[in-house]
Amino acid sequence: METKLLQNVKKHIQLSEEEETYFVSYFKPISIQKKDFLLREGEICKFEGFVTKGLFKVCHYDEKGLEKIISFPREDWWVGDIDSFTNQKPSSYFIQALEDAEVLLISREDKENLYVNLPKVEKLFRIMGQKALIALQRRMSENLRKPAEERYSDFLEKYPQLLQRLTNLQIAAYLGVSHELLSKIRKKIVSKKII
Amino acid sequence: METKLLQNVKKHIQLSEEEETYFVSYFKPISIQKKDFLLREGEICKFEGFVTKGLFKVCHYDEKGLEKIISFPREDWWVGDIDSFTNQKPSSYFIQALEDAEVLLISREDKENLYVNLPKVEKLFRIMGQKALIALQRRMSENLRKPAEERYSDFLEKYPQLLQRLTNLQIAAYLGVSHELLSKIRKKIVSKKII
DNA sequence: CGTCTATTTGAATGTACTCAAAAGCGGTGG
DNA sequence: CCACCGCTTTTGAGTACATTCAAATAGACG
Repeated sequence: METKLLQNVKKHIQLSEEEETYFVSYFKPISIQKKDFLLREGEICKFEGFVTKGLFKVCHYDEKGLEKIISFPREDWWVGDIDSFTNQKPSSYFIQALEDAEVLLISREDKENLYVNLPKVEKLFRIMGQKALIALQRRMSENLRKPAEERYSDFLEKYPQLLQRLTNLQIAAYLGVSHELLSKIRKKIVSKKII
Repeated sequence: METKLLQNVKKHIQLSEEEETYFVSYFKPISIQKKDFLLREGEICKFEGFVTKGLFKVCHYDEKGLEKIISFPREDWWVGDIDSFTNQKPSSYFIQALEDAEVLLISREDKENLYVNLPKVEKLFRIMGQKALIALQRRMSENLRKPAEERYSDFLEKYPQLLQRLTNLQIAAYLGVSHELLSKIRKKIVSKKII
């Protein structure tokens, strides 16, 4: 599974063979079962992880108990709570495996050491952060004042592969609509396609 | 105005006096008048800027012509379109001054050079990016399924100083509600406070 | 003073939510 | 193999929230 990490990293920075080995040595592989938590609200996030297999949800619950899903980290993505991780403060999120998963973890101290010993990595994480920021910004502005039906069809277009791996409950929590409405929207879209 | 930039930077990385001078030499101060554009949709963003005075809006217009405001960069903030800037592709945003403003600009080439000649800067922009990401993530998840009235009072709490510098039209475009509804919400809140 | 823009107000319409109940579906144990 | 349980999905009725459109009022600025 380290290979997957390196493939991904090499898209952004170049590493010599020794550097590759060194880089990878910082990460500890773990397995995690469906429904288990990588992080719970209130805990301090002690790791950052690269997902090599499986699917997670990052979520939290508002005052009324409504689940809100921030993202679905999966293969070839990074997982963690940057805020809690970098500022060493209690997380406001849960990170839960939706499928059996495998992750390569790096601790905060190790990451700081890695920055010092292999400064290229600074660039790597700068780029990763930028990418995440760009994607989130787009999602944010696209969702402003956009009706639920469009948000759902946008989702379908963007993540067709994800559909089969999620329940409608989860998609609704991600889109920010009630699952009842989502169900009605799905029905409507199907009938449109038949016509 | 360079002093403001350094004050801000020194919160995140340490620089020697020579390094400070060197760092600052990369930035070109410009003045820009109210209503003028720093960037227009379709243009490639050739700079990143640090605002030392004034207020901007970053926005775009959807198919129906509705304005959607992404952010209000102002004193002590960075301004630009990272996506367009780093990937050299046409921007999907307008950046317009809402007040007479002053900005310190750095070009893409210069920023790359700066990374090479003063690697600490890599860390600086990694941290800046992380902060932006964290803030945006919070805004995103907080707005999911939250009624307009709460979004507005959240805004009041977070940015009380901004209120007097913005029109309701602009706040509405930021919150993602019609300005008519915003007006009604304001009325409602005032009457609540009187009681 | 007149012009342009921002703000308020109201009525009608549409969108989305809550609540409640039923139907579907998968897994588990008898 | 079937019965039962828990969870997801669907459906409908009623209500709340938000939008559109239109028009009146208020403010800012040359």
